[in-house]
Amino acid sequence: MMQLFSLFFSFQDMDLIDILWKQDIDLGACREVFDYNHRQKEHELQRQRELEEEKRLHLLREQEKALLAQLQLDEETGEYIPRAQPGAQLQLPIPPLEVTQNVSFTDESSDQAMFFDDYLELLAETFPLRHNTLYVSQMPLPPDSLTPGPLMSPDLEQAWMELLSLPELQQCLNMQMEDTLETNSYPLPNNPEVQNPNFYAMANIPEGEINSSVVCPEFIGTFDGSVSSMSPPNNFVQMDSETPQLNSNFSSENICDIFYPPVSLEGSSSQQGLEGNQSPTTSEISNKSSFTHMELYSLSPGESFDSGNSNPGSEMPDSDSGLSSNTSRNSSSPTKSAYGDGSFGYSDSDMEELDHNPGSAESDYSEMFSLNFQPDDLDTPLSISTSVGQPQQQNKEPKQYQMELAEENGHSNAPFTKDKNKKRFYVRLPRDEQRAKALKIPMSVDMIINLPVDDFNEMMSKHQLNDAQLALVRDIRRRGKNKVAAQNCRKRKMENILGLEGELDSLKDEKERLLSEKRQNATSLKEMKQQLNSLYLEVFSMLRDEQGNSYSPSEYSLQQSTNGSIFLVPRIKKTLKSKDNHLH
DNA sequence: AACTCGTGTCATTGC
DNA sequence: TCGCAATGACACGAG
Repeated sequence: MMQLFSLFFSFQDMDLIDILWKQDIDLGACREVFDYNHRQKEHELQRQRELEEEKRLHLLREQEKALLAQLQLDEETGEYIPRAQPGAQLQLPIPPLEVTQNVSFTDESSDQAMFFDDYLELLAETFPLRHNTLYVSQMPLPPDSLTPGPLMSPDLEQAWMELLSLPELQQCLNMQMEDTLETNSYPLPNNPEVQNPNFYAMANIPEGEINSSVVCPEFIGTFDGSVSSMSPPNNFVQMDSETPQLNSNFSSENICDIFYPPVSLEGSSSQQGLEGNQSPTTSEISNKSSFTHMELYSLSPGESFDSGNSNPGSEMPDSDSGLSSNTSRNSSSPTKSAYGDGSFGYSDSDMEELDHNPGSAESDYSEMFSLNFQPDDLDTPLSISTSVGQPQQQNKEPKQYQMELAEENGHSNAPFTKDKNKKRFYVRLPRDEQRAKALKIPMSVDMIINLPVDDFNEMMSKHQLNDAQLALVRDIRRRGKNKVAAQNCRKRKMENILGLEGELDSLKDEKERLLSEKRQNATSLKEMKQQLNSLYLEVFSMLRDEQGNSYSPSEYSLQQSTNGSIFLVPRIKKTLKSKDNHLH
């Protein structure tokens, strides 16, 4: 892993050196290799390459369509599988090689084709060169599956720049740089800024100032040695033989040509001892005719990085590994790809800045790390936790996250997904997990959050963490618990709302029932009053005085005494009497 | 473009 | 005093 890290930073160094030299040119500094004519020629070559690339891209799209026509959608899995045509295989220009774990990108299966964008991204993440016209056309891949294009969109690049400019990240980068300087055999330029922790921040140069095709031949030669030493020559032969037309488009001075072929071939040559201790690489995956989601775990490029550093035997599947299913996303656009390995340090406070601007950086950043941090799960945290005998609880990711993962899995294999839906195929690592990995917190976020206080303190006492790590761990624990609390709170709130709504409905029903009863009672009362009135009049009509005359109901009324006897009371008297009572 | 919804996060409060 | 849960408020992305 460290070798690859070194390689990574070396490439980044080259890129940055290139940028700095261009800046020097802008400032009038003279360098033989960067004289104006040379740059002009390079620029013309660049344009010519771009035109050729456009043509080739068009051809490749046509080939992709043809390839899709040969694919059959599995309605159950959402995967595109080759149509079962006896004796008929996908018509790929590259004859299928023997399927071994170390043959790279040669299988004609549709899965490989549909995952090629992933490979592009993985490779781009491995070597995040800031080239607007960064193509990987020399990869020994079936041209059908090639989907060349810019590997880094401007906004992603901006996010990358922001990330690189973070102080703690730079600190971490500085550490990595030191490792790189110590371990790399090729000479680095005597540019003090290269070793400046803030050097990467200086890389935040507008893209327009970056001429992707201008690479100092001196360093090409310099790096060529180291690069070629990392990639067996036979791979180049293979590359040339398989994609001659592509090589014709890219001259050796293109830094992409230098970097990507070794990268792509690295996996294929892993069996030959180069980075020999790497575990499954992209090439290994590429040779599997189909992927399960668990297998997709190994698609992460960084795993091949980390595996070189971590004990292969300590690799344990964790939930994060399942996240690698996002590598199964298939987009025809390789944007959002050219991010480097995510194992960078950054402080929580630094990330807060990103937090407040998630639209510009954080989301992309998350996606950026969605791939790259996978391997780190197998790297530092696991290896350390294993060393201290901590139980592997990586598989106990937050349920929500697993649910998201499960949701994603159902669609993760659909190839050639439109960019609009691309994000659905990114299973983002939780941000705190990214942060923990970036600061190499030697414990899982799940443990940090969910362990009881005593266990948590015990765990913390077992690890020597610096201030930044301690602060991050505390923040992770606080945020994680608060996140769960917020979820519970909202759940309760929803339950309360639902309960109140149910209560409201029942109360409305009760109200309706009571109103109905009231109307019924009123009707009954009115009916009884009518009956009483008719009875009253009937009684009155039967009453006679001494002369046999009937009493008028308007002049007399019937009243019942307490003992049950009935009296006929004159109404006038009554009113007079009531008046008298009122006067007295 | 405005709006709604879901979610993460922070600040605050109370236990 | 510290840890934690609960919750309001805010910001943001997605639809």
